Formats: sequence, C-alpha cells, structure tokens
Amino acid sequence: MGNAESHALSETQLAILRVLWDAEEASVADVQAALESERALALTTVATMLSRLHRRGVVARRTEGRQFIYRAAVAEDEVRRSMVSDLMQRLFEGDAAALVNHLVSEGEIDADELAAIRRKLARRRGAKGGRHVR
Amino acid sequence: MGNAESHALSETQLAILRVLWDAEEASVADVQAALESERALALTTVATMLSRLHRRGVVARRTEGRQFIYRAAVAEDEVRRSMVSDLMQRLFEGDAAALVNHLVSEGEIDADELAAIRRKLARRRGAKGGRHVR
DNA sequence: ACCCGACTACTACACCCGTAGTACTACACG
DNA sequence: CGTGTAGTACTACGGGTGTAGTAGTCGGGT
Repeated sequence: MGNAESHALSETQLAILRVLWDAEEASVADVQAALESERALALTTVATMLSRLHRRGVVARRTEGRQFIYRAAVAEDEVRRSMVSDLMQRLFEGDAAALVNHLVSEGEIDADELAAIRRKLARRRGAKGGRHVR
Repeated sequence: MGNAESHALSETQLAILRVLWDAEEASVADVQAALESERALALTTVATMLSRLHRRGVVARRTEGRQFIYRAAVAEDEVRRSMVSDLMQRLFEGDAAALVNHLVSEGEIDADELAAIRRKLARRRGAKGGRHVR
C-alpha cells in the first residue's frame, strides 16, 4: 500500500479534499455547502471537480439512491508527504534541514516551537529506544 | 515593499530558473545546454518557456545582437518564501510548527539536525538579548 | 399517472503547461 | 552581394484547471 505516487493537487482540489477528510463521507451538495463560506462554487462546478478527482482515483464514491456519496481515497498524510517532498526536492534539493532553516530565517517558527518539537522527538525516540520508523 | 505575490512555478519552470539563479545571465542556448543533462528539451521549447516566463515577469531579458540574454527577475528566496508559504497554508493551516512536525514524523529530519538549527537560531537571537533555550 | 425537482453527465470555454515544428529575419562569411 | 544559419516569433496540440450551463433521467408526491 505504500505508493509513492505524486499527488499534485491544486488549492481548489485540496479544499474539496479537506471537506472529505473531515466529513468522512459527503454528497456533492454537502461538499458545496461546506465550501460555501470560503468560496462560492456552483453545484455543477463541485460535481465536475469531484468527477475529475474520481477519474484520477483521488476520491472514491458509492451510489446511494441516485446520488453519489464521495469519500477521500488518499489520506491527508499521504498527500502531505507527497507534496512536501516534492516541494523540498524542487526548492531545497531535498534537504529537509534547509527547509526548516528557511522557516526559521523567515520567522515562521521560533525557538520555543522548535524546542518543543525537539523534545517531542526525543521523547518518542526515547520510548522506542532504537533507530527509527519506516 | 515586500510584495506578497504568489509565484506558483512548475518543476520545469523552476529548473530553468535554477539555471538563471546560478548563471546570473544566460541565453536560450545556455539554458538549454545547462538543462541537457537532466532533461533533453528542444531549443524552441526552452525559448517558449523563457518567453512565457518573461511575459509573466518572472525573468527579465536584454537584447544582445540577435539574441536575448535572460536573467531571473525574482530571487530564489522570494520564490521559496512564496511557495513554502502557499504549501503551509494549503496543507498545514499556515502552521509552520505543524510542517516541521510532519518532517520529523516522516523521518526527513533527525534530532541532530534539529538541534543544530535550534543552536543557530539561539546564537542569532542571543545577540538580540532575547530569552533563550536551554 | 404525471410532472417537478434533484442529480448526474456532457459540453464548453478561457487559460496554463510541456513540447516542439515551422516560418521569418538579419547578420556573417565567402 | 547572395545565401546559409542562428535565433526568435508564431502556431499547434494534447492535457489539466476552474467554472458553469444545459440536457437527460429517475423517483416521489399529489
């Protein structure tokens, strides 16, 4: 199951996926309603996007009566992994530390947050005792 | 001053920009030659891409005799800022710490690297007399 | 039994990317 | 001075996105 597919998703596509990720299942109307606040899209627009996402295998659907109930077919984490990794490759020669450095220089993250993450890592590492995941 | 333009650039476009970033100036032929190893593109392909990038203001050019000499019109850092920020927004609700956490859980970065970055940050901060991490 | 309304499928269109062929032009060399 | 050639501009085409209208269908309520 560990496919290293490259999930390049646009902002609109992600907006739809976000709805599915936290709704588990949703009809076209549900998705449209959920997006209404941030972006007003016609029902047909949402339907078209979902159809295309379905064609690409990014979402799955089942029929209920005469409507489709969609759900995400890719996990949020999988998408994150894929997209972050892509960006890292493109802009930082795949060097994660360089990316974090960038965040630091841009003031996106401060010492406290960094320290907290480091502590958490240490804890987790400690519990497992060994090298690590994957 | 700080323009918050969104520079959404594809991999190919970035490949071209990378060449310009470290060549300072380059003709179409130069760019094509530089990319030859990683991707074989026809001269006209590179010319088209550069033209389009020029139209978008991403690269600038001057005429030298019969040919165009291109150079990047956006700094690498500016692109990084913009693209990283976009991704953070899209996938981590704009939370940089969440992104770093993700890198940690994915094993992209380890405790040592993190510690090194934190130390560097502390050093820089230290000059400012701010609080510091132990 | 019918029609309305809910849904989907199909179609459309402007615009971008990747890729590259062809057409045009102006300089350089013989 | 003529022509080859380098180099750009124009054109093209298959795909994808974003957006949405229209057409077709099926089921439920009166």
